Amino acid sequence: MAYADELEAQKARSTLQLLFRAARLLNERAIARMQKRIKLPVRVAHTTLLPHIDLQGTRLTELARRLGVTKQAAGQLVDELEAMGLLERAPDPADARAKLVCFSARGKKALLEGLGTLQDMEAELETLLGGADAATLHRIAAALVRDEEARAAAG
Amino acid sequence: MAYADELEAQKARSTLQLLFRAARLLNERAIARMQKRIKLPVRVAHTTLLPHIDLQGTRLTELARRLGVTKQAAGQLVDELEAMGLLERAPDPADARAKLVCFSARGKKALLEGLGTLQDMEAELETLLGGADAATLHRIAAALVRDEEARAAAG
DNA sequence: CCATATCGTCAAGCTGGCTTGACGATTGCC
DNA sequence: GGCAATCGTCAAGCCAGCTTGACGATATGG
Repeated sequence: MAYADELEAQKARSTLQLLFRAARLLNERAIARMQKRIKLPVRVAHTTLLPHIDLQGTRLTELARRLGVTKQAAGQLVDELEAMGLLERAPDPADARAKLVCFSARGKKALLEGLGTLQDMEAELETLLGGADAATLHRIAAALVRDEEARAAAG
Repeated sequence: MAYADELEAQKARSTLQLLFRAARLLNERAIARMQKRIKLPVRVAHTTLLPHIDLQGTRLTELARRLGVTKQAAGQLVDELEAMGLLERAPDPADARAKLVCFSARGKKALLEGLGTLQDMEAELETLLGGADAATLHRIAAALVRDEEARAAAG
């Protein structure tokens, strides 16, 4: 059974699989903690959307473009977050067709809380890994994101 | 606008967000490359299932337990992979009620191809990061997975 | 001033990935 | 031998997260 040995050997040593698994587990825990802290049914899709909203407000179409989905899909996410009171739609002074999606006061507060949760987890991360490894991880993750985005841009 | 500064500052420095983003981008690229290479519509759910299948075969109920889903859900994934010719159901000699889910010859080949893709990407990773960082990343990812699994086990 | 493009929304529908419920076949225990 | 428990399957349905299509309102360039 030549397959078996090779398979087992490869399973064990994949950095990528470990990385994927680690990220997934951490992400799930982060979401769970944020929900507990801000007491709102925030889902993964929402946390994907939020970082793309500029503090001065962002148009729905632009959000959709950044997320790589249709404007209807983005609109649905915004609807939900608006219903929770975290986002607001304001008329765009530069274009009466458009609206600016921006954070409500409560939304900003919740965002800070959420980021606080992330900070807590990062503090734990540093405790677990040690300062040197934590710094290295930050540097590596940034490098990977840069590389992937460069590939995406290059097509 | 006290919020704005704090928000911007925190956005930039989150290791976790970078890690999540890097993992997601890498994962998407890995899936795309595998599909291209083995020319089958393998999805994320499938790649989650496959590592849990022992080479000598695994019962459906056991697979479901390992995945943390119902046996029906696991059965559906197995159905799809069986339809692609990657898996087979064999009667379990130890229990006439049960069947052993195992890889077909083609499935083993495809699995090796898929793992080969991962290996290619890891080689690129090493080129990008350098040997020292790549090794550190592997070590860190393994530590994170261990930690998360320990937390999950502890409840 | 009109044609055309863009902004956001309404409506309907699809797909993946699950679930609950029920069932026949087979097992192992008393 | 009888009976509860377990194995896998069939059926139906739910929900998130999208999509396509159509539409009124507004903007813009010729």
